[in-house]
Parts: sequence; structure tokens; C-alpha cells
Amino acid sequence: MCCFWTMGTAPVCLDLMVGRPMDHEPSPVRCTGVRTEADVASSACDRAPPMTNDEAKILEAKLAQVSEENRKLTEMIAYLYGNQVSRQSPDGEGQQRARTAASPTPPAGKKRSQESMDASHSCDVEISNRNVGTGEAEHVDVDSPLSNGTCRRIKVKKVCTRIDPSDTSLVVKDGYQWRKYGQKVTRDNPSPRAYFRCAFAPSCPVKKKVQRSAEDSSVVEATYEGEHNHPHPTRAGELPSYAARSGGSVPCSISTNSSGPTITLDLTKNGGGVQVLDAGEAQPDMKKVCRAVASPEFQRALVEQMARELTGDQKFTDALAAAILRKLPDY
DNA sequence: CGGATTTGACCTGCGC
DNA sequence: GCGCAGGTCAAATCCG
Repeated sequence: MCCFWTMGTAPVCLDLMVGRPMDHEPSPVRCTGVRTEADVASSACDRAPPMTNDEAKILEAKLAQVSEENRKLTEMIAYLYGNQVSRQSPDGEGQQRARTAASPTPPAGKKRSQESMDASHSCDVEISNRNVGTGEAEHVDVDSPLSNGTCRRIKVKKVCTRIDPSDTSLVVKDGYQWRKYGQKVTRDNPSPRAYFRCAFAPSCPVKKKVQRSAEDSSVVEATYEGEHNHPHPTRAGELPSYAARSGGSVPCSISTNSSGPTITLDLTKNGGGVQVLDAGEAQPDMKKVCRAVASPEFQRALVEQMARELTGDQKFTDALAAAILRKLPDY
């Protein structure tokens, strides 16, 4: 789960995957706090008393266990929701979502069948819907598997953005530099699809497809393929647009070592190049973020908020109920 | 003038 | 093998 804000035109994301493990990708940029005991007490939880190493390890183990359960639930929910959405929307956006999410529906054409195959075999699918400032955003991350069943980390991410219908530029501002290399009118959508390559680094494999929604011309759907292999051009020193890039990794972790608990806040997975080893020397705002994210109160509140949003979404609860019913044996 | 964009041609893979 | 559709290339054009 993540928080996703759009400030003006540039998305600013604080991706906080509470309960998800951090074993997926190494992060070149970290804000690592190694602090004194007094610092630790104030950082890990402003109101909690200093804890011993044993207590910290027990808590860490519990956190890891809960995180793992949370991760499994998240994946299961995403999978079920993706299936349900594809069933409810047999055409248009729903169909496209199904192609990249979990629908085994055989679409016409080579590419589409390829996409749907990738998606149907995916081992990590994340879907999130949100209302963001001027519009809605959605992303679907797909880690396509290799034939041997392991994940090949080719991410396919879909972002829907609401724009001015009179704006024909097909530009989705995400902070990266893109070079347009083609445009094509596709069969199932009268509006043209634009093809972009990342222009910041010549070797960057990321591609982006942008097309207006067939149903709502004020919505553009941007599909990102791959991951940037370079720093974010505009993010150094800023909070990361994590959700827009990686779509679901955890930029913050807590670990305990001989020198005491350490908060690792991965602020820009790809970029910035700043490694702060001592949180006490970090910028005051960054220190606050580290403290806030690490605190159990914050994480609990976040989980509660996510639960509220999910249970408040009638579509989601219907989909979940239907999925559970399908899993029950017929009597 | 150099970089970005446009756009028609071409390539590739799947279904028939 | 052919047609179709999506994706990519590259020359032409545009623009600051």
C-alpha cells in the first residue's frame, strides 16, 4: 500500500508498505540512522521507553511475522480484486486492466495474448486505486515469471491520470524525461497511443505507452514497462515518487545491530546518491520522517486507514465476498 | 543549428 | 502463407 499525492503536475509519493518485507531490491540510496541510545529512544518511538536489545529483537521478529502475513494477504486481495474487475468490465479499461492483472481471457492479437499470459502467471500483482488531487491514478505492477517459476523483474505498471480533455498532448508528467518514438492508432481505441522511451539515460530500458481512455477522454492511461536504471532526474533531496516507479517497495526498515536499532529510510531507490549514516546529522525533516514512519502508532494508524478504505469500498467488498463464495464448496 | 516530435514504412508474431 | 495488429525505426519536420 502506498500514499500517492500529486502536487501540481509532479507526483510526489511517499510509499509506505506497512507490513511488506524489504527483500526485493537493494537500494543504492539510504538514510541509515545509527544513533546513540537517547536518539534511539526518541526515534523509534517518541513516547516509548528505551528497550533492551532482546526486547527489540522480539519486537522485530513479531513485526517480521506480521509483515509476512500482511504481504500474503495483500497479494491475495490484489489477485482476487484483479480477477473481479476483469469480470465486471469485459471491455475498455477493465479489459486492459485484466490484461495486465490476472485475467486469463484470451484477447485477440499477439501482443495482447502475450501481455495477458504474463499477467496470468504473475507472482506479484499489485493494484491500487486512489483519487488524487486533479484526477484518479491507478497502477498495476506485474512481475512476470520466468519459465522456471521465478519472477523476472520486468515491471508493468499502469497509471491512470485525469487531465484536461482539451489537452491533446498525451503527456503524463512523472518527473522523468521521455522521448516520443512513435504513435499508433489501435484497434480498440480511436485515440492514438503514444510510445515513449526514457530519455534521461540512453541505456535505460523503461518504456511508456500513453493513450486516452476509450470511455473517458479526460483520462489518460500510461503504461510503464521496466524499471529505471538511473537516478530520478528531479528527485534528489526530495521525497520519492516511489509508488510511481517501483509500485510497492518499502523505503523504510528498522533493524537492530550491536550499535542499537537502526532506521533505514530508502528515500530514492534510484537516485540522489546521498547516504546518511547518522540520522542525527540528517536534515531535521528527514529525521522527523524516519521517526514518524518507524513509530508503531504510525504503522498501526496506517493499517487502520487502509482497512477503513478497503472496507469502505463497496466494489472491493463485493468482489471479496464473491471470491470467497467461489472458493467455498458447493453444497 | 541541434534536439525533439511527427509520421509513414517496416518488422514481428499470432490466428486463420 | 496471408492478413492483421501492435511495436519500432528513421527520415522529415518543427521549434526554441
